[in-house]
Amino acid sequence: MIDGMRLDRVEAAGKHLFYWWANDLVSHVHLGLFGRFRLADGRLAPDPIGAVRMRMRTRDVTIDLSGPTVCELGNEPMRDAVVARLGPDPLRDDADPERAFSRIRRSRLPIGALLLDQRVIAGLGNVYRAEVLFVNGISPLRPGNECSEDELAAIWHTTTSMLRKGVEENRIVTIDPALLPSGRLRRGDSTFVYHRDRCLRCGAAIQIVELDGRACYCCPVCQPV
DNA sequence: ATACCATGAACAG
DNA sequence: TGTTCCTGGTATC
Repeated sequence: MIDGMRLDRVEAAGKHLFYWWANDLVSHVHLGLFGRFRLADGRLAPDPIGAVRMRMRTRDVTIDLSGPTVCELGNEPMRDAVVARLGPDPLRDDADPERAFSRIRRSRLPIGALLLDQRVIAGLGNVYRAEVLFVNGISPLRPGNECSEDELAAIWHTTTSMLRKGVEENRIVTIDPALLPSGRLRRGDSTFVYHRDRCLRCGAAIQIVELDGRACYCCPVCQPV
């Protein structure tokens, strides 16, 4: 097993994490809705809180994983099989946006559903899909095949920059103040439309569209179909 | 004390 | 489409 094993490297593909151990085993972790890591300082292992699925220790830190959707031990082929199911990950150097574009182009499904489909683009969740579509003025209900080439390129660009910003800040950041009328941004505002009652840009009542069984927030004024 | 909801996804039918 | 799994914060009584 991996008790006492050295961790060689960690890899992310979309929302999936892979821990490469020195004995060639690979841990596969997906946080899902509830997964979280708890970091504790000091070399003394803290009492686990709740059900701890994986514990990693170095000389001076203990990291406990709880609540993940996936926490399994496998090998490189297992990792390859998971990655093969995923669309391009905007955060990875090897990402080929054309793979995502060609799927969106030939689909009549709503773009809001396509962006949440990890086989189309890997890594977007319910917050980013709403915010990416808002920034580009596209209704989540717009069929994929009715998005222009310019819009596809813009969606990819927005997605990439939002995700990079998220990595930098270690939290979801989607607001660019430059996209707002001056003075509109209040303290505590963290999204344009996600989980809001009113559009941060124009104040219109936010619409909630059920897509793929998840609530998709959008502004009917800023994002005409 | 209890209910409900959430940045997710697999599975049954 | 609905059910299930996983956890924790907030609302409701």
